Amino acid sequence: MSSTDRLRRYVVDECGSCTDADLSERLAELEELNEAAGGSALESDVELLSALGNETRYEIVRMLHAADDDELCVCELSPLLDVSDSAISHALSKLTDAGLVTRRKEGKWRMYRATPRANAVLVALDGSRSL
Amino acid sequence: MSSTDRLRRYVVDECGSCTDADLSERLAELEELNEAAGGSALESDVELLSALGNETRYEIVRMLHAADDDELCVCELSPLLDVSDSAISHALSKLTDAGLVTRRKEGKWRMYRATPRANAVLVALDGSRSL
DNA sequence: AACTCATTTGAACGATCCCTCATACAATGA
DNA sequence: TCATTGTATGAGGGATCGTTCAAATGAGTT
Repeated sequence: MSSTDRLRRYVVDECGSCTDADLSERLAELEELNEAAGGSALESDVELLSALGNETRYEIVRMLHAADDDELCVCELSPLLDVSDSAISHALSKLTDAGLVTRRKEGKWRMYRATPRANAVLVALDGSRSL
Repeated sequence: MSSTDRLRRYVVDECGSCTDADLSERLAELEELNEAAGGSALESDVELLSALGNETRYEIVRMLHAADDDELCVCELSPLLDVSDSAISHALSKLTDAGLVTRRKEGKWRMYRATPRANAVLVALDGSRSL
């Protein structure tokens, strides 16, 4: 059976009497929805979201965000996170790839800062919590 | 060695001459950042983000969002996603748990709709892409 | 009640994740 | 240059994920 058989039955259910034209129309509408979805930067958005969707990484970005445009170095993050420095470094690396933090060398210290995008997403999350 | 030894050296590096009081102060500031981080709904935010941080689930929410306050049933999502119905159902279940979609029974069909929070997050993501 | 259909649920399993440990690298200082 | 310090990188392993398949559920139909 075609993958649209069930959809046809649904369209019929919905509008009472329906033709193949109605089915095609609905399918076309759905394709549009799907393009609206994929049209954005699907891959990089998913990368960003999954980077944030981990407790260690989320806490790091939250701290950098709370530092309000100040940088922090690994040595400042470390005392408050109960994972190894290595884990923090891995986390920061993934966050950098996802465009959520930036990195700067300062002597032997590495300074990290939340990107504008990271800040925007966190602000939106906070604002949406009450919806 | 104490976990704050490195932080002490950093604080000294930063301000030239530093006392233990300066170290304690910095530690206290960092604790505050950390509380600002954990203070929000850390766990549920991470759940939301990791739910969205998967291509199948992200596409589903995008489609529901693009449907603009209209509901879609599984039979409408299915033709455009190349995973099994079972996978779609698992995905919808996780999205429901995360507070990103709501579910309604309509005869033998199940209708899904993006929550206000889901819509807000997607809008924010779109808006932040150019930052 | 038996049948069909839409969807859900649970088991199973390969793929991926996230951590730790060991090691490497880069910068500073002796 | 050798040692030390801060961080990064890679391997390894246990846990979790995401999918499919098989079977169950619940609603409508006959």
